[in-house]
Amino acid sequence: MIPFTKLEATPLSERISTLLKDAIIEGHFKAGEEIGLTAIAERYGVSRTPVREAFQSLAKDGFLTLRMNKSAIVVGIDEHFLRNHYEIRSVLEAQAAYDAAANGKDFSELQHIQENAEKMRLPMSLDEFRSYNMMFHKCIWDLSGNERLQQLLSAMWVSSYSSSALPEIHRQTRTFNSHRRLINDLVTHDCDAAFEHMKRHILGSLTNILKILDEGKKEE
Amino acid sequence: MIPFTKLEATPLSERISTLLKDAIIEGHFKAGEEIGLTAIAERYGVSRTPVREAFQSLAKDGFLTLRMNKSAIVVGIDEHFLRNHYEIRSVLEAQAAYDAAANGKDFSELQHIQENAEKMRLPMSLDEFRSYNMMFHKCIWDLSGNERLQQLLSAMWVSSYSSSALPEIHRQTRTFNSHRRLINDLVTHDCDAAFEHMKRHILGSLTNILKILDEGKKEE
DNA sequence: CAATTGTTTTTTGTATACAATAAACACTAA
DNA sequence: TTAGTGTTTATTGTATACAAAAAACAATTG
Repeated sequence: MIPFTKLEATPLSERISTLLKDAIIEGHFKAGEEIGLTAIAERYGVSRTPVREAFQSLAKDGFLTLRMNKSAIVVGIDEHFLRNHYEIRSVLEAQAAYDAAANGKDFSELQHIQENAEKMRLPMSLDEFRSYNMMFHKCIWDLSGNERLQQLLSAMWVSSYSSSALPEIHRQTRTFNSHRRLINDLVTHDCDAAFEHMKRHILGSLTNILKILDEGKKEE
Repeated sequence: MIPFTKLEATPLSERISTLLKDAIIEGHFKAGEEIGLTAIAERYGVSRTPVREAFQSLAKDGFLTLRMNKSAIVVGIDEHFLRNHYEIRSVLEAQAAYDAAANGKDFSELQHIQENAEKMRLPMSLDEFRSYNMMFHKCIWDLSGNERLQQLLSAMWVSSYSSSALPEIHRQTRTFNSHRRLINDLVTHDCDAAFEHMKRHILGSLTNILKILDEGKKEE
């Protein structure tokens, strides 16, 4: 008998949390908008308890601000927010790369991921690219050996950003180049180079996102 | 009429959270020990709801690991944990210092904090030193202009570590020197120096803590 | 009218109730 | 014995109930 993993094994609070997080990032809430516990609970047809937990989780991740005995406030995903977010992420990812270069021993999985991706015909679909990119970074987090760092970066990963940010071929090849260079830093145990290159890599994706954000604003 | 702030205005979940966090750090739980929702709720004489929220908060901060439908597991505050924790903190504090040097304009409050502390007769009491140290770092977080960074560092601040780590005079003066040098980096807008010095400063306190941890083990 | 006070309504914080999952135990069959 | 199975017990996930705080509104007074 195969011990199959039940599909329903995700707590409601988590599901609500991801739903709301995506909604906030997609801009379905206005910046500074007040959202009440009861309203969300009714919208999704669940009780207030899991919604409360989702709210607290989102607040810890910086997407909501909670007020005692009052409704929560949606944090606006504007340029200021994105700069702050990516500044933190860049330095944490950089540290992960540094550690991976310092402590890592077996980079075969990382190379495997990279080679598999490069074998594909460009441009990859958005989902394919997202999956590859996610695996690449996650692998480096693992190699860092710092579980807490992995946890933090995991929470900071926002799939929607990258999905909208990488439609074109030359962006994908640019990412490939960046990743190849990083792999080289790791296998040669060049910690400082890995740190710097990773930092640049992440901040580069920020500029992409800001560019897209700007273009979106001009269209309106 | 003065709008006085009520003393009782702290949610139960937060109070439980800080209590448990301190207990974990003080080592009142064994590493890997399982603690149940119900048990904690009964111990503190509250219902399970706020305890649940506290558990999730602690899990997000890396002090507990939650398991679906099972009791939580206490993360051991051992050398590995402390290294991971301080590595992350060092790079985040360093980034805050970098930003403060880059964006900061008015450093008078920071200098004020420092001067006030240096006027005191050494050694300061543990509480005094903790308070001064906290204010110093918090001020730099503010100057960074990155609210999210401030939030993260705030959650990573563990008062108990520093309280046990700084009993002697020469440690306090060493901290003073380190802080003075940082202030100098900030007012001269030397971002890279601020980054490096802050990183060293935090990692230095880690070595202190590890030393004390080691001494404690030998005594047993 | 403006400002204030008292009352009603809504929304949150916490406690309890109920359902579902997992652990513990007793029992049976090979 | 031991592996497996059904049952009981304990513990968690979620829903609901209740108390307290805030918001909204009405009435009163200057």
